[in-house]
Amino acid sequence: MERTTQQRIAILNSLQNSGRPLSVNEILASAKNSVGGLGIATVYRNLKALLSESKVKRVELPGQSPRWEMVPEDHHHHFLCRTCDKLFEIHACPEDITRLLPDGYILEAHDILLHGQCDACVGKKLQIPAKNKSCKK
Amino acid sequence: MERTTQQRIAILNSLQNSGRPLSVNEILASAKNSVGGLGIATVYRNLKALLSESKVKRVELPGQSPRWEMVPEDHHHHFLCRTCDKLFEIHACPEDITRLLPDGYILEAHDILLHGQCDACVGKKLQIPAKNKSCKK
DNA sequence: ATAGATGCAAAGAGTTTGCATAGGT
DNA sequence: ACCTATGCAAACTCTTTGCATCTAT
Repeated sequence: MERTTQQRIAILNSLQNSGRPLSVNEILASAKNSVGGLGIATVYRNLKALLSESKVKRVELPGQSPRWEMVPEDHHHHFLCRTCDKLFEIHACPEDITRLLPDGYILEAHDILLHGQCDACVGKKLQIPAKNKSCKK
Repeated sequence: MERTTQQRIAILNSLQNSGRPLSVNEILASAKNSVGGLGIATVYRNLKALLSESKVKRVELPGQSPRWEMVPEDHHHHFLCRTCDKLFEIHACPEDITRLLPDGYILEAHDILLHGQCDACVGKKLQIPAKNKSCKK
């Protein structure tokens, strides 16, 4: 992408103003407020280009399509609420990740996704036991 | 799933004998050795049923279709080598995950995916700097 | 003016579902 | 014999691509 198009600006603005990672459809809906005829292919093409320019980051979720956020200033992880399905940023990081690795392995990055219920949703529904029962710190 | 069909046995055997998480197509190919006419819909249906029975686990990878493994006896995480694309089990877990959460949030599960190079691949290629540069422990 | 970016529609991947039939109990 | 699970094909969702047109430079 070499040109500053209105579509690209609208997509970036949507991500900047959202305050949380958005799905492709959320980006499309939001950016359409600025550029009416915006097509979904353009959203995909811009996200791909912005990703390779390291301007946006793709957040993968188990069993869902990815969400997108601006490349954050600080390293952070995410918390997915199983009740409201919102994704929250967690501005903390375990201190001892390298020690998890076998000898000789080189760690370059890490992703952590926490699952549970956010404060607003606690108690909203009967809590189904998590599938992953061990090691719940 | 209430019946012990040959298809289901073949799918479980494929996962049990593989020693690493498999993609749906890998499972199909492997289980076809036992049940020739096996269809991919049956693989999906059985994986879905086995998942809800907590007999298998789905391993999500960024930008790739998920892989599947038997539910492990121990809680573990994964390491994805960017050179050989193999996924390794990491039999360790940070001790202090709950403290990452904001007040009022309830943690039910967590996923950790480490990225880098495995011991066999270190030095095989020029190392491209990881995109996620901060907080590399 | 020119070449890159867009919008639309079609094409591809991956996954799910409807339905008649096979097969486990 | 009954009824669940299967195989096939069609449908669905998400994403990518071809192509004529538009637009930022």
